[in-house]
Amino acid sequence: MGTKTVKTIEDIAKLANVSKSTVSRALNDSSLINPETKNRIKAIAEEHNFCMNLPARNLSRRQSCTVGFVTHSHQCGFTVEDMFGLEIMSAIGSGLDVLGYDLLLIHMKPRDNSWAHQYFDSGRVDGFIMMKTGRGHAYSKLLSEMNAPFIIWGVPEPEINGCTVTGDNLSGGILATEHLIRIGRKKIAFLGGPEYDLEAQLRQKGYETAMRNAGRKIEPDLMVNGDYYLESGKTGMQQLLEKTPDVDAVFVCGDVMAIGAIEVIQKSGRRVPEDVAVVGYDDLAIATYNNLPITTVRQNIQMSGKLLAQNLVQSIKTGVVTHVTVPVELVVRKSA
Amino acid sequence: MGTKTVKTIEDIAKLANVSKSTVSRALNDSSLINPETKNRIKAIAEEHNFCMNLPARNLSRRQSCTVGFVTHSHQCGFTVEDMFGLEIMSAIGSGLDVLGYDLLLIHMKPRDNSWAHQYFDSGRVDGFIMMKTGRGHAYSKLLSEMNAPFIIWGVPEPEINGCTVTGDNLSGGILATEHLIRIGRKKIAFLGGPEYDLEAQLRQKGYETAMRNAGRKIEPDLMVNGDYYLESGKTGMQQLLEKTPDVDAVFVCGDVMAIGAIEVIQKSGRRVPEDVAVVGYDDLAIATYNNLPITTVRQNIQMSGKLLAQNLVQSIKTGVVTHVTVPVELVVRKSA
DNA sequence: CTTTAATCTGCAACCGGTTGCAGGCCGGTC
DNA sequence: GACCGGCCTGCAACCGGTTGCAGATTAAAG
Repeated sequence: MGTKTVKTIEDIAKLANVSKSTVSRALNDSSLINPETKNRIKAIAEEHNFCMNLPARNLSRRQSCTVGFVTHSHQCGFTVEDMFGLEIMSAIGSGLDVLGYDLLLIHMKPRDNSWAHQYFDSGRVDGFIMMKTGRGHAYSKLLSEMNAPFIIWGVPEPEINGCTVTGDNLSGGILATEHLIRIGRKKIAFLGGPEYDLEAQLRQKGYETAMRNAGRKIEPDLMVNGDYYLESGKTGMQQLLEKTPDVDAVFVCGDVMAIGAIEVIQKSGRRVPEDVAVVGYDDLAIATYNNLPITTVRQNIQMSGKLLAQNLVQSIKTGVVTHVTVPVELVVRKSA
Repeated sequence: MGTKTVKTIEDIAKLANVSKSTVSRALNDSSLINPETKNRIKAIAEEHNFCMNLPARNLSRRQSCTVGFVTHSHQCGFTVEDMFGLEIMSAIGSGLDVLGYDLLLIHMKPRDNSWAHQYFDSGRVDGFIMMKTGRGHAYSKLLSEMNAPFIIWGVPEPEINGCTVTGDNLSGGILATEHLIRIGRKKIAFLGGPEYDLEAQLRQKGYETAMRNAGRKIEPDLMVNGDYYLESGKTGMQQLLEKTPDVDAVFVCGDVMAIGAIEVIQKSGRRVPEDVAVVGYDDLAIATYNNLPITTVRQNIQMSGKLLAQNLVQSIKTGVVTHVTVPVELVVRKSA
């Protein structure tokens, strides 16, 4: 539509008095074409600011140059777990951009496994990116059965045979805990994630490592599990305060829970960070914009997105399966 | 790849002993095909859980069944303006899903206008969705020049000739202000957006309307402008407190600014909401998770996303240009 | 029993690119 | 002058669908 008259390589071919194939080769920088001819053709294309029809090209090449970002659409709208996903999605987008790939959003419904076929077998996408989820195993199995390249943000697990990229949870745990030790806290608690969660396990291991390195004892009473949601941050903190009233610091495995924890601490009449210091994890937007900006462990989202993009594309092209760990850093704000 | 042997309609055609075209028609529910044949073919397709190659279909039909969500990638990563965009994107995704359209992320670089051609002329997408931006005009002009259907989240402006969907900013302003009046506040201030911003203007008009309806005077000293960023929330509130120390309520045009405002209020020794009640706007995640959950005006993101999807697709198919206003609601939390 | 129409199916062209292969043109060599 | 090889270019098939049109079949009408 519009006023454009030069829409296909055939149009260009006519203008240049060559064949369609020559134009195709010229625009693809094939070495078969005489440099002069090539430049002439390119100039014509440029002049009419020609844009090749990518779907057609992709059909020919039997690829889509598109990857699907799988979102587990919660019926109830958003959870903050998604917030991290959303932030990383943007980073993936720019990462793919430079590789010539596009990012397609895939909305999968709760108990619907058809999305994989829908998008892969139909040639819509060449591979998938997903956030680690409880269902990770199932999906990963599904995808590898159909030979679909995919990459997961999360800790690699033996059952999952696709690429992974994950933050350095162990170092993150250490950084957070060491910070609390450094600022002179004596009773440092740990508010973790679900038991089965590998990331949380590593963060916990980091906590324990830092404690041991500092010659501290690891007391079970100083450790509780949460589930990353606000409520569990509150109840978890409640328990910690009851078991150990003189706790003076807590490393919380997620920013949202940290917010819950801070609320409970303040309600109990204690001040943050004076009485109890709090370190979160993830550096979500809410950590910055919180009333009391939260000291937290930042996952390098830009780099992670880029790596997710690069490694997935690599895997699509070569079949190589990679696992990467991305460094994290501590961001000191007001809460500790 | 994989074990699948039935990949194309031609394969199905062989199995069913019919021609390729018959299969195509059958799977598309063409009325030309004998119901019996149709069912037989569908059964075969089902049995081999066949997935049609969509790029090929789309090439044939000269459409992509994909729309691009244009994100203005800030060099510096994320702004909270994006947060709203991200939340709505997900809603758009599900809205498009039921219409059989896909959502593609488009990352446009700061001063690069080629994205429009890149994606539209190349047949990658059939239309665009964008958040209102300062550059709205330029982009909108670009898009209409190339006859590309698009829809914008934002207040319709004469220069922009594409579809729009926007929250009911006027009612939002009224709701927020009436709430503050209802809870008995005497000196209600308004912390607005940038002057040129139409949404902010309407919210302000809502504020003024509610004030007048309640028989209140509109005092310039009670009104300042912000720019939606945290810092401007702080400085704006600072000014208000200086000009009118006995201000006891403020309607802030954005949640992020509201957080800044709350901080300044508390720092000044006043309590929220006892001394100064605060109502925000947008109901971002940070409003819920804020240490002091914010009373705010919620844009119906789910509905908005759906409408953006529906109206854009309608516009792609028929060329109709629509403008929609989506109702908003007041969410009362702790800050007012 | 023919004519006509309605119903169904297949052929082949087409969407806009890519690519294997054949062939034209050129200069160099024997 | 004939032969050979390298460098370009074009033909035509192909990717996997859609669709206009023609033709076959059958039923209904005359």
